[in-house]
Amino acid sequence: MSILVENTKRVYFKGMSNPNTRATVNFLKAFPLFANCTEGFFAALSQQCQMRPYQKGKVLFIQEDEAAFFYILQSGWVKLYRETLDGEQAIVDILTTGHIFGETSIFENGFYPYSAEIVEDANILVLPIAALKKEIEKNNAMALDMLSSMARYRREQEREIEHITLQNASQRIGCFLLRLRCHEKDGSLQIHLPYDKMLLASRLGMKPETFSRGLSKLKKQIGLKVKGATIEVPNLQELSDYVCYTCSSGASCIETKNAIK
Amino acid sequence: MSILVENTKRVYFKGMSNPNTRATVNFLKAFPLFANCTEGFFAALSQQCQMRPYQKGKVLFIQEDEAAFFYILQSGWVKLYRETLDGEQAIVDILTTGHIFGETSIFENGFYPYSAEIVEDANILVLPIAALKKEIEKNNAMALDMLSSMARYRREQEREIEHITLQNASQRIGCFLLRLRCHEKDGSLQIHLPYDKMLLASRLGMKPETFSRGLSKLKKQIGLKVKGATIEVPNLQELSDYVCYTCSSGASCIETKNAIK
DNA sequence: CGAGGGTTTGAAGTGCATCAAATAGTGTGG
DNA sequence: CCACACTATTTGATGCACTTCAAACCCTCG
Repeated sequence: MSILVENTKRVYFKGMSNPNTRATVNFLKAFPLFANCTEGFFAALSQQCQMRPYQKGKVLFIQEDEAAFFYILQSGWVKLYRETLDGEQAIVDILTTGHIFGETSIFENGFYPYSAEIVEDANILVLPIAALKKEIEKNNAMALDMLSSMARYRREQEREIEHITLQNASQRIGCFLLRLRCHEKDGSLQIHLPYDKMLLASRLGMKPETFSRGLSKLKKQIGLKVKGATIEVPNLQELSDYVCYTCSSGASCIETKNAIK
Repeated sequence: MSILVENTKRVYFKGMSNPNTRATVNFLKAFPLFANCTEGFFAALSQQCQMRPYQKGKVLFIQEDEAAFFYILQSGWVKLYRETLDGEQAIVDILTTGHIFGETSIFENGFYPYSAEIVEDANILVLPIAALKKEIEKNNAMALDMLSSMARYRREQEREIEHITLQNASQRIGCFLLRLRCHEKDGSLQIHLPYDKMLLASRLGMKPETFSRGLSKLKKQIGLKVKGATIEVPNLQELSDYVCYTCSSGASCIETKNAIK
């Protein structure tokens, strides 16, 4: 099953720093997850870690593969998915800068619980999972940080479930826009859609046609403007009112910026 | 906000053992979560823990209450929910024997992230959350067990999301039945529904009418028989075929028995 | 320019929700 | 034990939201 998975030799690319540096360690330390890691951990990581560019379409690993690495997205977009018996893809998540993935295979007997595919050219830090496992087993502070990270993820999933069951298509789109929060200036908002609309639709659990119609509804309802991949929200509060009244978090989605895990 | 929350004094009820006993400790040790806890932890717990009976309708705590206790369900049913701005209830989960809840408030700044209501008369072990917090901070093995528990919960949520988006009403009902797995004998299955059908419907994110129609559809499709709260599945494999082909877990829901957390 | 994908729009179909009414089931007081 | 009230469940009719299928449009890139 691992034929599709890349042979991940240690290679450094021009213009990229050797990860075995203070800079890389500092990059890692910026993540709450690694805030309390030992120097030994960083030393062990740097023996094997590498920053790699990947092209759209590349499959990083597939479900049930043995997990040797976990990944930190530096740029680009990655799709996590599972395949159903009737051949459909079930999108687990779509990730971008700052997201970590593959690390949970530690708790899945060492196998990846989903497949991962690059959907927008990406730079990814590839790290040995064994070092991570060792660290959480030895460093209690790190284990606690990982617990916090898991709890946050769990909350997000709960919200996800609530959104699917309580919000309609255009509300889900609006909620997604609110949580992106790019280029805000006073009450209005400009957003450059991060990936193509088909992916966005599947991320939100709807068909491209429904996504398109949902957007046009938002145009009428709250004066949202769409120019290609750029979206302008004239009044943030108005959008929030439209989106959040069916939601138990109230408008708290706005405050909870898509945080780096 | 805490006016609805019970004043939980230490009281023992007739017929119930004082929890400060080897029996209670053994009861706790049967949970994977407590398998590696220190004797000090159990000692601290027994200073404050109590087994209490609760009646249907009782609200244990509400969302945003400060969390002093976590709970282990010994019998009965509990509903976890959140309230939306427009007054609807969003059901987070419905739990029974062996489930633990309230413990995640450790990672929510000490507040309950949902409300809890008894939906079927219950006996519940009430435990001080401070002791738990102290233990995961001091006992790394315990923290690892909690990580496993969180990871398992996360998996279940992922599956939940998938089911909501990919399965139709009768498939979701069938899947729920498969995961209950009561009284199995060869290929057929007898199930006594654990709580009333309105609750079941809300647990599965559908209206009672839809639930009813979903059941009748299963009667036609796979010869399922309903007598009051008892359900008979003549052929387990047939149900699994009907239910699982749209699901990325394949038929693995069947194997993954609703485990004690 | 023209091929091919992504996106939008229209028309029809499906599934679940809603509303309404009938029926079954449960508990109460007489 | 029965009659009544009340609630849960079922069934029917209708409406709405999303999907599906199909065609048009648009954009990019060779």
